[in-house]
Amino acid sequence: MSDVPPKRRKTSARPYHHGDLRRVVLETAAAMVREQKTWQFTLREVARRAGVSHTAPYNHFADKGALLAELAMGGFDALRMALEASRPKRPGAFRDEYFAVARAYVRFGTENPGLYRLMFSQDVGYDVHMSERSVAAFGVMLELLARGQATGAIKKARLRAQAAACWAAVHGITTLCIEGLFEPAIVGKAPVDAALATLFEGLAP
Amino acid sequence: MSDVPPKRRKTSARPYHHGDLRRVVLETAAAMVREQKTWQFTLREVARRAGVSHTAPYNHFADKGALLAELAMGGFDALRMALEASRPKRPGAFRDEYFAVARAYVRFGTENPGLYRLMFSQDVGYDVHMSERSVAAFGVMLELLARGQATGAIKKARLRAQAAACWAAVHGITTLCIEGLFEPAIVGKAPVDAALATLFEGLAP
DNA sequence: ACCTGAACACCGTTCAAGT
DNA sequence: ACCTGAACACCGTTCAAGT
Repeated sequence: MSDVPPKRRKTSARPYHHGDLRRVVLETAAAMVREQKTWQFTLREVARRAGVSHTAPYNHFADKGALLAELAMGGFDALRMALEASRPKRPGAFRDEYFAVARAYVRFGTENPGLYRLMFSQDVGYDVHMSERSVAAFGVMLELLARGQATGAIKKARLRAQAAACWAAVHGITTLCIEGLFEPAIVGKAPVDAALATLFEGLAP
Repeated sequence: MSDVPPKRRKTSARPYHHGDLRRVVLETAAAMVREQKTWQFTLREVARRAGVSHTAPYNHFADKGALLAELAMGGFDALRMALEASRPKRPGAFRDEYFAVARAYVRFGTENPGLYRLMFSQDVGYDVHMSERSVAAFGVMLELLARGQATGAIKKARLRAQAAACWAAVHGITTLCIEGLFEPAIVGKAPVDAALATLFEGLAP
């Protein structure tokens, strides 16, 4: 009666061969990034938490870099979804839509500082940044500005350059917030909205 | 005749007690950050390069973090000086001055990627970011915008918030450049100047 | 006052061996 | 096909000991 079921058992102690380790490793690592607000976790600690030997993860990821890359890709998916979800349901003023998306971007970063840092870190290289999944996140911004240009809400300009400027601005705000440099003591109060407003003025036709 | 002089000798092999190790460690670490474009150097490798035991640096720095903090502070000094040096000698159009300073900022980052990453990293904490030396760098931007407001070249607004917006924009451009995300393939050509121009429009009165 | 060497508690990764 | 344990080559840091 005390036979351990072959799979899936929250209370199962150690003695099973898992069957699902890849996902468990990924989720454990993600949880650690969330908790510690940094991606400097240890592969051995992940294995420890997952209850497997410290070499077991190597059956599912070539090395730590591969795990980091996978986490970063998931981050870009989550960012894209957060931006998409932020768009108002009913169409309204373009400025509101811009602010909603921009605030959602900054919010994603400040709520997931470790993950956001990882996504833009040098340690996840070129292939992550050029991946469909990360380009898709940038695509939300492209689409937003394209709509604004089409309705005349913002200046007509080369779309990619305009989107790059927006991206740089919200990215800069986000990273400064994350590193604690965008505090009232340094830059005055409500700096995020003020910066977003300045950016919006620059887009005006 | 083959006596080793007590100090200062480029060719001196190992057998001396240095007398100047603190600066040598600092410079060696800085050189490694420059070469490797990252601040993930190893304290032991620094000591190796300096020709001392791997524990010798602990006589001059409490730990690796203290060395990183010192490097970062030096980086803020260098950034401030680069910005100050970029201002045109003879007074001209405010827009030119703005572009000169902004370009100098981005240039500093792209030419010193490892150092710039370190300066804004979480691993040099609050005390570095709140230090006089780093606040002084931000001061160059404050002063620039104050002058612009005074001459009516840009919109009158809360100075610190306006400077924060500028800082976020140039910081965002810089980090995206450093991580290789501001390449023509992704964001179109001449994205830096385009982004700086968009920012400038947002400052217009 | 400064430097060294041994030592400790960790890492990431490889590899033969087990099931 | 997946997992383990020993092993290797590293770290950062501490500390007694040397000069």
